[in-house]
Amino acid sequence: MFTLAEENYLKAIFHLENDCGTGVTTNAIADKMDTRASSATDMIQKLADKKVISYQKYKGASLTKKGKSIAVNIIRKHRLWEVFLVEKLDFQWDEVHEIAEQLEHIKSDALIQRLDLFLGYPDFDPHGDPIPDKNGYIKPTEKKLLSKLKKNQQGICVGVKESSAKFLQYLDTRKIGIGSSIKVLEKEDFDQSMTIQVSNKQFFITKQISENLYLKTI
Amino acid sequence: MFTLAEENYLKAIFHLENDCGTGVTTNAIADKMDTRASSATDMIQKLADKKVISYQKYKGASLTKKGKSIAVNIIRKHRLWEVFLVEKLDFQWDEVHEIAEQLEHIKSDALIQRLDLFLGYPDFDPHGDPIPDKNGYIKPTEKKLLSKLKKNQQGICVGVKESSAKFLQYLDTRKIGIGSSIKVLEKEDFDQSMTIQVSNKQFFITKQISENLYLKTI
DNA sequence: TTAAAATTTTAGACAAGCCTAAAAAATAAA
DNA sequence: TTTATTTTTTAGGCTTGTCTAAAATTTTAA
Repeated sequence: MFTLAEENYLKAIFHLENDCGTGVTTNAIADKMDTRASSATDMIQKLADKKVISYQKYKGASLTKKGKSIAVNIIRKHRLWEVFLVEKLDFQWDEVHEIAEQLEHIKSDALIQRLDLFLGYPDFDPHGDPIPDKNGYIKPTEKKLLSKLKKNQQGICVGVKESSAKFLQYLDTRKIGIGSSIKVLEKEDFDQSMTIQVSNKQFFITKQISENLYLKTI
Repeated sequence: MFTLAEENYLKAIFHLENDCGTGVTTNAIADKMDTRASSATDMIQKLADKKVISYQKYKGASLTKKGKSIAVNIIRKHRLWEVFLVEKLDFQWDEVHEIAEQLEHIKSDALIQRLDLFLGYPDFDPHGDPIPDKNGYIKPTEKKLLSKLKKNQQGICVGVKESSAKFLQYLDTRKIGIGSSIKVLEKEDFDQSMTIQVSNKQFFITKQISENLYLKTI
């Protein structure tokens, strides 16, 4: 059995490895966990002892098969609870992350199985992130960052990379959400800023925004 | 903010105080928490420092107003989650206690408020225990232990005192549940055992059973 | 390619929550 | 009422997860 802290480290390492495609450094983990490098080292060594990460001193860490399976299960729980909060309890998409951070650690396979059924086996959470199935399988989705699109290309918003309440509220005020159709009208070479069209409105957005919106191009 | 351990001690002290009507001893707390008296003393002193219990060395402890309010809120969360598990996720009444023990520690007032609404503001949990409202008010209910009834008296089952899975399953096999009509046909002075009638069946039950079933007499 | 800078690890400490063993206080019994 | 027993508290130790400060290693730069 894994403690709350261990589970959170595993999740953090999973996300870091997923984003960068490579093994992750101690500093990156410490950063993500908002703690000190020395604390991260301590935990990394403990997780290595438990065979959920492979690790060589000074060389960074990466999840083993077992570690990955534990991390994916936590993510599955997190995303299912987010669906529950939005679909059943009528929370907004910017309000659910913190609560799901707590709920994801509840230990009961039966609970998650029944919750999944209750929600109708959803494929995506309210931010467009795929929900792993009970075997840990994550359906691969073709999605592109809005920032990768060129002038006149368009797509449907299928997810957000960042999911901080502030960013989500920014999107809300512009009526941008999962399913919104977005077209690039102008793109500035100099700073990557864009003018985009969402339904019948136009917005000027910075690189910081376009790098956090996922589209499915059409 | 209170830790998980602190919350569990507060809940235990609340239940002990409620059952016996008086301040509770260190040993009673240790017993309920399945730990050592020395550990209980440590925690009692910490809770007294935090002003949630009043405590004098060697004299036992009792909850302050603040402590009681925290305990009742945890119980409210526990019982609401139990309703959710049974009503929405189709769990049996003997399966929900352990899961609710985890869920009761999730910290979010908005969550509980919305859960309460989602469930239709239930008054009782699946074991017949009253659900405190958001101000901590517990509706007083007149209920009697089956063991207090005399021959030929009858009532409707409105709750169980013990709620272990084993006891609940025992009741299930005899089709005794909340709402069952129960009549005392015979009562043995010597050992308090009884013959009872439930719908059209008769059962022989021991004192241990009759002391754990609450009835509303008619 | 060697010195400076950055990263990572180790060493030692601390709080929370538990333990055992022993001391202190309260209660029961002779 | 004095002794025996039970209850409760204290003392000291252990683990988890954190910290700071210092040492070790790796990377970068001169």
